Amino acid sequence: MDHSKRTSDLVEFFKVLGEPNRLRIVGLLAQRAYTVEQLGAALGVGVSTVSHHLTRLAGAGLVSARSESYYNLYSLKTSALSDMAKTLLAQAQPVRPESEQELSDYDRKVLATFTTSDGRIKTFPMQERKFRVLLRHILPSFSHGVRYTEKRVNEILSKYNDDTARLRRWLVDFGYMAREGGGGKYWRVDEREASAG
Amino acid sequence: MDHSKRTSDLVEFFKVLGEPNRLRIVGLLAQRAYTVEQLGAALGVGVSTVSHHLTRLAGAGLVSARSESYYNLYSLKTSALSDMAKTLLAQAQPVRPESEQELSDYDRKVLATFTTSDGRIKTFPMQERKFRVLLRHILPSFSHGVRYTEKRVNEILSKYNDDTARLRRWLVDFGYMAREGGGGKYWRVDEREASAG
DNA sequence: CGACTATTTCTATAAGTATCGAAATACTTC
DNA sequence: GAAGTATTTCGATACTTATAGAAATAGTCG
Repeated sequence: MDHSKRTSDLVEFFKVLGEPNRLRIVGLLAQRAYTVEQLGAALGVGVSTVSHHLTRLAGAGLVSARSESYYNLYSLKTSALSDMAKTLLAQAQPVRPESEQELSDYDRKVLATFTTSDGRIKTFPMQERKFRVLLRHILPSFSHGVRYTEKRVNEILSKYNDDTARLRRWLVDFGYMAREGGGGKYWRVDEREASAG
Repeated sequence: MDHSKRTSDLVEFFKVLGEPNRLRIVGLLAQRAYTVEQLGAALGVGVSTVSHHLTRLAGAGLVSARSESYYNLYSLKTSALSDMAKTLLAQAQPVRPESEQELSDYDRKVLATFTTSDGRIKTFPMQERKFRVLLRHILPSFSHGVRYTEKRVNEILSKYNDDTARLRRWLVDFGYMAREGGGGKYWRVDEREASAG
């Protein structure tokens, strides 16, 4: 079973459920199968409207129909709902900052040595190359084009190590962040400039 | 934490996510915080449009904002997504037929004695009163106003007991279902008529 | 306080769609 | 095959809303 979906499918799924009568239909079909006329009576709308809604629900894979004598009996495909729940839960776990995915073996090894499992920095390596790995590990917590107050910078850095003052100065010294003379504002420096520093 | 929601809140939640650019915003904010201008550049739309979308996302409890120097930094409230996932999973389990909720202590005791935990009928009681409890236990599987073929009736009854032929005749004899003379079609009888039978 | 910046609010427009009633279709029954 | 039933499709209308641009607001910096 594949829980991944194209973005357009996701949009369609939400759009289909984002209409009061369709959501009521889903609620009714969760209990038992209904005919089009029964649904119309329950909702207080015409059968053509119900038919329209059922078409959209079926298009999103939320309902299925079977024929029974005169009638078409519609029922809920509960698997569609549970699949979507799993997709939502996956989204709910924020992507681990850019790192992780594209890290070299070397970087991964350095991080394993000098950080805890939750990403905090245990000790600072002496070698500059390893040191920069740690600084780049921190960097994704800052957005490009945003001017941070010193207070806010410290708040963010405190997630990684208690010595926020030294971390802050190092980020500037190694060219990853810049500091404004007067106002005490900081911002993230463009990648190329930083690696040149 | 309360995972229940009013229906109108649910509709709003889905409606908010059922728009391509808003869903893209959620995807971006799942990775890090963004300013309004950054989002506008990423999506290729004007800032006023982004602001509008963020207002709706915030209204559904999906994003929060904090002020930083010039900027408002928006971030995703992942708890909203996981709460919704739980709500969806709850819906995915079909409600146990009308029973359960409104059963008398007597009915519950009878069902406990003569049915298995998954609702199948183990043996048939001799007393008519208890017997009717079992038949009413089956009844919610049939919709009002629908004419079922005998084949379909047997399919449904087979969920409760292998002796579908006897079950089917009993339902008719006790006045819960009616049978058409010629075509062999069955339908559920109105409650009041049935209890009079 | 005055200059400047990001964001929000306002206004108007265009696109999408929920709804109904009528006509067309599909299927059952006799 | 003809009559009857449920459902779908079609056509028209009303309502919602995504969008951009301009004006108003809120905040920062010097």
